[in-house]
Amino acid sequence: MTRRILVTSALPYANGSIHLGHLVEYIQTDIWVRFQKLQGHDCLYVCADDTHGTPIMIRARNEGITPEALVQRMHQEHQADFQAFAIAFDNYHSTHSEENRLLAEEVYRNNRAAGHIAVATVHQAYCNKDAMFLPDRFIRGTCPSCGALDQYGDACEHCSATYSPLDLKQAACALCGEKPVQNSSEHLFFQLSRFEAFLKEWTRSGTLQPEMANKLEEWFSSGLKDWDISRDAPYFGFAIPDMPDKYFYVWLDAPIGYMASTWHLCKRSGRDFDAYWRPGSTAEVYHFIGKDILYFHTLFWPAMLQGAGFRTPTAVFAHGFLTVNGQKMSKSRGTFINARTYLDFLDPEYLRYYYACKLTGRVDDLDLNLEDFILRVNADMVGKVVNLAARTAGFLHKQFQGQLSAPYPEDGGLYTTFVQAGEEIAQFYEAREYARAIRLIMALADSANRYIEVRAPWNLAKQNQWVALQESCSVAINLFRVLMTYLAPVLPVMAEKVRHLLNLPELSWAGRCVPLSGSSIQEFKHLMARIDPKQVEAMLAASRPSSPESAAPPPAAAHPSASESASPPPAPSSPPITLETFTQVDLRVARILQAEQVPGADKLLKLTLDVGVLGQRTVFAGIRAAYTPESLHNRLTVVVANLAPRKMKFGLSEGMVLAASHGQGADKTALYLLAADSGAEPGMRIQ
RNA sequence: GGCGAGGUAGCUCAGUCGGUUAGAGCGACGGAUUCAUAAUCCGUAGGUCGGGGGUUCAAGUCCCCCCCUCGCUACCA
Repeated sequence: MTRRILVTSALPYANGSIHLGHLVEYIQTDIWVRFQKLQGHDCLYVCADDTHGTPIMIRARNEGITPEALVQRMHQEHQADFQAFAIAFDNYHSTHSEENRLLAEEVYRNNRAAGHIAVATVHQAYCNKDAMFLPDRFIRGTCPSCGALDQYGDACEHCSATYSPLDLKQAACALCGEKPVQNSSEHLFFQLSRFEAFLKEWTRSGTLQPEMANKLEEWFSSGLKDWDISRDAPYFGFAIPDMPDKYFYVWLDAPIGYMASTWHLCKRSGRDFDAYWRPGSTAEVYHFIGKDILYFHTLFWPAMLQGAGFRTPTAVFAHGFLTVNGQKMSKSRGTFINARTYLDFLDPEYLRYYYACKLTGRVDDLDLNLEDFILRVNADMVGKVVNLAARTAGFLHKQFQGQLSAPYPEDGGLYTTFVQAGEEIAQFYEAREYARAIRLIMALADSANRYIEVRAPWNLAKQNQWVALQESCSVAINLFRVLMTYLAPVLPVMAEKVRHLLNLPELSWAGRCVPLSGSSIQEFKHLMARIDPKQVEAMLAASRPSSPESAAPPPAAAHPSASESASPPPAPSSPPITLETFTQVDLRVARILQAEQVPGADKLLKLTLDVGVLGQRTVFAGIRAAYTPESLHNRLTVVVANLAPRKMKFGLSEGMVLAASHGQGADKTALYLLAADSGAEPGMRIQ
């Protein structure tokens, strides 16, 4: 039976870039969706950018652009990142859209008409100069209990005290520095407590994982609080109908973005929106989320839907957080890795595979252990799986023009075993137990390698046993095809290459049941390269902040729009720096062991450097116009040893040699490499 | 401080209702092999299952206490 399924991932906030933590969720969801589609189900995957709120408004202001422009730009960036990681949304929309505005208004109006919305007066910090109410995070001051400077308005990071922004000493608006005053305003509240009975019922009806149900018990027992859903102007968001200068709080319209994206897709594809979101819908609706936003998705969201007369989700699946090398992602350790940075150095399918290896249906945190990552991907993907095809496809191509045996040969029941294992693997995918599915698949890969070992096609070739050779290789290719079908949700790009290799119109779960026979395959080409540990090191280096202070986001400038309009004129000299700053640059003496032309590059020379205690380095230097390779051999020069390695078209550059010139745009041949006086030894520090 | 998750071989993890000598993969080491991206195959070593107490004929598995790690949270979604 074909199921109609709608799946969402949480909407990424338009204020920041996608990083490896986000990707746990998108990869988890994408694998699940691809699995459902592979099964032949009618499954849609929708998402959108979450675009509203004060942080967006402020950031846009700081950049001197409109929030709309900022949101537009981030939308492009996010989409490019997702696409690169093969996250295949059926629709990627925005909460700043007409669909979302209409739906948000409908949800609000229906709830108001049903009496679920209350009005109350709240007292809040207000900045006269900026003419706006200040969220707690936008007030800085001295902690009233321990005296720590420059703390947020709600809590002290130093002594962990919590307080009201009004208690903060020397409180200042984070935007302009003015002292905030207290102002009152009317706010709208969604009366969550009216939904207690409904929510208790809903959360116990199989919609949640057990761990999450426990958490909800805690919230129920402490009592459900009403939810402030309005914000005062200025605010980037949707105006509340009939309420001048009031806007919907970003978290009200964010989940409605799931519906808006569905609607947007339906309009485009002739589907029926109501079949997904209105009462009577028989579709399955699933939200994949991180455990941090459980409150919104299991209390507010179903209550709002219920109150507005929409259907509620079938289930909410929460996952844990990502740690890197066992610790929270950290900018200074270089483990706060943006999706884009990862892509500069590594194949996205490595990450998809590794996450799949570790994902379960529970809410556990997931650790990206980079050493394990390298070993595991290389051993499993390249050593076990790809190798199956690599070691047998050649025989088929050389001896049989790529043709597989017909009929499918006797294999001692191996193929049947592989097909049958698919049922258990499917159950694991369905239950989001990817780690178990992968373990099973790898066990199959092991048995396929053993089969090849026993049949030893290389011996069959030597002994001119052509029939047996073709048969054993045909079996291996068929087993490989089944494995790749099982891995297709995780490795869509490689699966596509394999589909091409095998001359298949498609890979499908059901299609694995019948082995290929008599058809021919294409010539084997590399399907996946091994990870070089240097790529990972380079990625970490590139993720480290270049200066210590850039780790913390700087407070906004007072009048950004005025000061950041044009780039400054070229300065005659750089501003002064401290000795400390200078010594951050690790300059070393290096001996040029080898210098060579780089095929395809017209400005570069590839240098192999001896940097003494730091070992050998490969550096690509743009000095070809001024030097011949021979003239450089054995010379001493100066290298920046701790420059983040750079992946180039021609290979990885692990540093930079220093040369004098008139600067950019000057005569390229007037370029002079720095040298160290004779007697200097490679590896010596320059200071 | 509160809540949650967790501490099992060097690494990543399995261990069902407590039941014979605690498992897998990777890594290490030894051997075989050479078709394959030094991949593969066979084998070996390696664990007082965080610590202590208790229940039991029997505990990694149940109970209590403690230690440690991670995450969240700190009256707020």
